[in-house]
Amino acid sequence: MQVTARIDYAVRALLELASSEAGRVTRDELADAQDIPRRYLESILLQLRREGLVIGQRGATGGYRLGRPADQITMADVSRAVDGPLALVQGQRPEHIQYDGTSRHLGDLWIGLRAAVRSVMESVTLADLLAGDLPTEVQALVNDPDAWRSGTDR
Amino acid sequence: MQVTARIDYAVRALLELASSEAGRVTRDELADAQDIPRRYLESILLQLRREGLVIGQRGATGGYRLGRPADQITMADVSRAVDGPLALVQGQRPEHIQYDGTSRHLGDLWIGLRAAVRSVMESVTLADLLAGDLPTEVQALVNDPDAWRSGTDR
DNA sequence: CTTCATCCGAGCGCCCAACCCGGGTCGGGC
DNA sequence: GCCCGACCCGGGTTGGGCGCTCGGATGAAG
Repeated sequence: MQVTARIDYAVRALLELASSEAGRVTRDELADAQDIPRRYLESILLQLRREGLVIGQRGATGGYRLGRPADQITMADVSRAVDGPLALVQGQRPEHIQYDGTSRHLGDLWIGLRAAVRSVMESVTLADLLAGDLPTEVQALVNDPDAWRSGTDR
Repeated sequence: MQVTARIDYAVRALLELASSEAGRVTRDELADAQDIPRRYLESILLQLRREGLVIGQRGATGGYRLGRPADQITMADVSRAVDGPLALVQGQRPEHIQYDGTSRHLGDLWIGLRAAVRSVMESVTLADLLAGDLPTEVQALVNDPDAWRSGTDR
């Protein structure tokens, strides 16, 4: 249950791109603005390009720009582009795992968990994050003071 | 965004324990019933014991039993016991990360995501899973046919 | 005092995350 | 047409964590 550095970096780079809607932005400008290792960021941008989330332009006046409007890029898109499918169990899709005996209903738990993750990741867009204006159902989660406590562990 | 084998194994072993409420169950019996590598399962049981989720008894008639009733052990308890805090970002708790500039509101996303994960993991208990009777809000997620599709990727 | 099962630290292989390099390739400007 | 700038891309390196194993110590029961 970890959010990788890769996703975090990808979202931040895309936010930077979305905010300078006009022209192209180079890899180094993105890296400097968000404090991301340059070469590593490049490998992320490459993946984003293959999924159509950004468009790269070579040459002297080159750089990157968004592949489509910021309000049509969800967090789920970004996550799947750089990290593969959401909420896998042992590297497999939860609906394909066979449980039996006493763990007969365990699959339902993982399906439900994935649905919960999706409900957040598929509803939030780059434009929402830029405006600081998340969908109401996500904002409700964030506003709950309980969401900010550090867990009941340790 | 991966559910590790370790959590999956831990839950399955605990379910097995919960179902044979009466006596103690040995590591090998658990391993055989759920098809989990024996020595590996042992290291998991050790962690569960340190968190009080199971009680180990040594000796000839030894084995494991639950540390408290099955309806008082949540999936969040299990996950935190074997995998540490839920939904970390880059190994840090989301509320401790400082974002600024265009990614000013990114922290809210991770907080919301963690809240969504918690809402499932803290509401489902071992007893629920055994009975196949999940909390209504989780069951609602599972019943949605959309929850079963394999993602819109690739 | 032997047997059985849990306890416990250590260690191994592998893959992936996080990076770095060296070059190829394309586009624009002069 | 040449060169510079920036993306494109395969590979390499390092470190850490996951999945899993081993050998032995400790304790309970017959």
